[in-house]
Amino acid sequence: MQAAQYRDIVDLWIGRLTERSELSGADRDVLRALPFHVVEYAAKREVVGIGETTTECCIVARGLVSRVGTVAGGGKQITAFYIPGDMPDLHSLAVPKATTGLETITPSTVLKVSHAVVRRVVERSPNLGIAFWRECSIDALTGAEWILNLGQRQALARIAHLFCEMAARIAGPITTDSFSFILPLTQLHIADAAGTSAVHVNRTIQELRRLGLLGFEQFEVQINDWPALCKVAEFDESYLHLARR
Amino acid sequence: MQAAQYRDIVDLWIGRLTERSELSGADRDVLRALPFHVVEYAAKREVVGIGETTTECCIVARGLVSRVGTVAGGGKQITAFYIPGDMPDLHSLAVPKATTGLETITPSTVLKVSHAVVRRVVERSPNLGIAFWRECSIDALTGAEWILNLGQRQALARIAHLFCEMAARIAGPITTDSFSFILPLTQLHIADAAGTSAVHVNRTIQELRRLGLLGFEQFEVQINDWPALCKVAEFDESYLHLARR
DNA sequence: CGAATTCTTGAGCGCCCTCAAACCATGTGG
DNA sequence: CCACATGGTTTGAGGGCGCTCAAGAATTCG
Repeated sequence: MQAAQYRDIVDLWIGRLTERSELSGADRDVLRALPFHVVEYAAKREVVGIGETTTECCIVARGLVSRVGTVAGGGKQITAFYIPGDMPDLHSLAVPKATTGLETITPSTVLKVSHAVVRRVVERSPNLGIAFWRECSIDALTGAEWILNLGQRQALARIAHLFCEMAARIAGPITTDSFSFILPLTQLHIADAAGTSAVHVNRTIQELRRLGLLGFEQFEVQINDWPALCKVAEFDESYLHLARR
Repeated sequence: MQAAQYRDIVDLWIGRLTERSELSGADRDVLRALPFHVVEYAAKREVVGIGETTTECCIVARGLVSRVGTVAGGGKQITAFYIPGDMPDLHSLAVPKATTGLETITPSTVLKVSHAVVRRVVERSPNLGIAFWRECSIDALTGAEWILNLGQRQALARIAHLFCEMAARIAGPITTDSFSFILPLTQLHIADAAGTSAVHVNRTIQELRRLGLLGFEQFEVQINDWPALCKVAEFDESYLHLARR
């Protein structure tokens, strides 16, 4: 299935790949012709459960998706966020058995492409193979930065860093000191990502506001002083490999 | 260069790949014929620095190597350990600009294979391409488990989890409740990996000993009660995808 | 409009940090 | 072979960051 209404999201996805990888016209045509099917999810739904063996890769078309792990006692850890154009489980092609879960945060639309199809694409175009591998690797490098964030920074810098990452990914190349963007996370989501309690997230965000760095209300992040925020967070976007030329 | 003295380590490496990926005889021959050069490092040496652009992939032949990140103020975070047979920066093929560093812990030998060569291999054998991609993905999934470990578990379980991971990777399939293995880490290394202070690592290891779970002296880990240790650590090795058949 | 989340604030406490010093093992050079 | 330096381990003491528990306010959703 290849509904015309999803052409835009496929183009968004291809555009995202193109930012990081040199794709030929033929490569792009192959991607545009890729068969997929569409699944709509409500908020807080499981897209891939831990332990599942998958046969398809996901492309986020709309909404916000998180990678999650759980711990005895009900603790939950978010290990990554995925926005439209991202492929959250591209690695499942090589490792079909999921050891991390995938959950929607907001109502989301996901395009699913079968592993068999992607595998065939990779066999025919090594260049696309490397492009996919690159996306996977950047996901892993982002994970390494999260480890650093959790292991070395305390709450203020840690949560600031989270906001910085999402700002850089969602709001694109940042050229002004103040700007705003929509981030549909609750403070509980931020707590699950930062490895802190929701209560402390609340107090920390108040502290960030008091410092004149940012505000966060109604799912809107208002960055007031980007350079100062980056300094507090020790944020350096190079690990995201956004590579806008 | 392809010194005969390194045939064993190349075979170890190929064996490791074979545990997780189905390789044909031809695939194995290609890998065995791969040109590489050898670099010897003393302990605590930088193998790849943050910000460097690399042209080669590493294979650990001997020793123990860590992936590291640093933070303003001198803090260091270890985000992964690599043992002989591992490829710590396979991802550098797709993302040559390093955003994480690579450092030896003990004196180590590293085989280096040029990106160009690996790329040619991948272009000729999509199956090997997927095998490499798989190794990369498992590295990323291990990273996700580390995020969970740092975000959700407190020191006792966190450090126990670290020991469990290294036990499963170094000591192979575990069939008895008690066993021992060599792990050439100082308590400071463990602190840098666990995101805690070295002082607290010391007290935590004492607590693990008091609980009868393990001992750690002269770089030898003595596991006394593997099932109980796994329970405390909430360790489930499936994320390592060791897949011994 | 009622129910369910989410946000906010307060209070008390505990895990883990920092600082500091002693102890121990290893290796090096005189 | 000892003196010394170096790096790692251990212990103590005090303090702070962030936790848990709890309850009320605000907001969203069915």
